[in-house]
Amino acid sequence: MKAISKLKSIASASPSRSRSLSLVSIGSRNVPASSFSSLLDEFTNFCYQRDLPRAMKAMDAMQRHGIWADSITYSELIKCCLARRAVNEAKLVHNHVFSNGHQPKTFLINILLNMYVKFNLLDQAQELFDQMPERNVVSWTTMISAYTNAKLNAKALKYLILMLREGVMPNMFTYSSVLRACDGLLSLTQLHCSIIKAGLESDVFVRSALIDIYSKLGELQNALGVFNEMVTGDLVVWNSIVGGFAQNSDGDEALNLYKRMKRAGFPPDQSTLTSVLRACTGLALLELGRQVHVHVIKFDQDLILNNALLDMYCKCGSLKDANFVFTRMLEKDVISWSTMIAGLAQNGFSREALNLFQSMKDYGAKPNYITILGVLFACSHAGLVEDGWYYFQSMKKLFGIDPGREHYGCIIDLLGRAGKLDQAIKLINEMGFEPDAVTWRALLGACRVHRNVDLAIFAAKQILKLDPEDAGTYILLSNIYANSQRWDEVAEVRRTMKAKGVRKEPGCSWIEVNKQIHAFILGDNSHPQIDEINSHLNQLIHRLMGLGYVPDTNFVLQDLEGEQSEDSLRYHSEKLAIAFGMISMSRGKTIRIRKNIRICGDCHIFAKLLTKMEQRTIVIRDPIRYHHFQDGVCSCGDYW
DNA sequence: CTAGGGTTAG
Repeated sequence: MKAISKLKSIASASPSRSRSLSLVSIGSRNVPASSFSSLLDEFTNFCYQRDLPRAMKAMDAMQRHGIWADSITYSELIKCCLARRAVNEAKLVHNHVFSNGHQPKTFLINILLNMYVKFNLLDQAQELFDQMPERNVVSWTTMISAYTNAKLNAKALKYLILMLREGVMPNMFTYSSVLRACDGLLSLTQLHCSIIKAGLESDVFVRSALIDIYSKLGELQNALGVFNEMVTGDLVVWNSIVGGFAQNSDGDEALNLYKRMKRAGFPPDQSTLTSVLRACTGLALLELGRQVHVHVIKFDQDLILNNALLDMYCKCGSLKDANFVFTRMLEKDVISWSTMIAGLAQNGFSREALNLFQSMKDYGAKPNYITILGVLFACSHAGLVEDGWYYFQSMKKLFGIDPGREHYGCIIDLLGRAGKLDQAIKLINEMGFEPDAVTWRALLGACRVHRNVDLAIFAAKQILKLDPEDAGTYILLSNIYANSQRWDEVAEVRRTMKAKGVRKEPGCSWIEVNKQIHAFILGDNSHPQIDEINSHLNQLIHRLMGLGYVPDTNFVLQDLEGEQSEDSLRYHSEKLAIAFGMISMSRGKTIRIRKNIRICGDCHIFAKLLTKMEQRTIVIRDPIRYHHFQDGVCSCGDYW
């Protein structure tokens, strides 16, 4: 406040104010006006020519003679400084326009403010802002936007309030900035009301910002409400709503909106396609993803879009396509490498993943937190205990990354799977993080592989303490008890589930055939070809049994999708989907299935034997990993 | 002079 009053007094005393008729402000009486004006002309020309060195020299001379140019000329000079990232020159301009008590217009100070923001010098911007004798909506918006971009949400919201208190009305620029600073529904609702009151809800920038922030807070119905409020003629508004659903794992709705968008006559751009690919990724829609790929070619070297395409192919289990995209990408960033490494690992190609990690380092790319996770995942799923342990131990030293909870999770998985359950428990105790549900699930997974019932019960109980809604774990626990005839405990688990209102999500498998998605659920007979499917499935089971297949009725430590009986096992959703794929797809085509629950041991054996008997390839993606079945073996090496 | 949309894990 002191600084402001000081500046104000200087401003009113400044001689330049009373001589504002000419562009030249004269601070000295001994020099003829004509030479001032030629100096000024020179300076102006250099600024417009973007000749920074000469402009700076001319500015220096002007400062000695107490001459100032008009704000537009300075703004040209500042643009030039920004383009060249000339911070020191920019500061000299700042000093110059305030020299000898000269008081620049608010317009020009705003430009200086914005300049500091763009140079990421927030402290300097703040200092200048504090000194401004007069702050208009642009000054406030510049600061708010700066704080929003710096993720200083509280500060951004505080500045909105201060601005209102000073009686400055926010405009659409202000709202589209400050909306991004909302981190709770309360502040967002308040802002939304103010926007409506100010009559700004139809502004496309405000609308897209509203949709985006509602989506980021998971309030998709509100986002959709804003979107449906009025028809939009703006691509970004469309992209916001499509992206909102894609990022909230509602691929179906994202794809519906995308269809609506195309019907409305909007050609998709990079951002749209990135979201659409993400939706395909979540739903494992390889064929639709391929169709989108055709549009992607138009935006050939867009890095983000290519990364999304790469991920889509990985998560749809088509490593051939993923490799094709990856090798053709001229520009690769850490996300491209991480995506490909994790993609190979999840699909069971651990060796390839580790080789690619080596290539990445040879190439000179710097791994990040997520890259290392992919590497550790590769090691754990290939049983490469020593490699994994080495990377885990040396990640800090080699890559400067501290192991996080997720890294510990991978290593617990690695040790657990390798049968080193004691070491895994030791690590949980030593890791310096409070173990979370994911940590205990890693241990539980290891118990499943090694059939360690007691430890499994312990881990399952820990999971339920931390995540009391986890239906799968209740079922698993109840199955364990049932298997040991501990009926009281079975009943107890069931009672808890009922009391908490936890219901098991039904196991479901999806398969995409001829651009149609077919869903199968155990016991659901609504598919039009269900009789044909059941009869084909029975035939397959019968023929496989003739070749030695025995349904695996050991249900212990398995989170089954239905009741425990051989008969229901027979109709697990993935078996139905496989049978359907066999009768509806030509022999050379890979049968690709996505399911929402992990594959059970019986279906795994079934699929393996089937690929041998029928010479087909089957890919099943479960929530954690991928199984590529071919010629009687699975890419997971029976290790999942 | 100030504003909006897209990618890796969990």
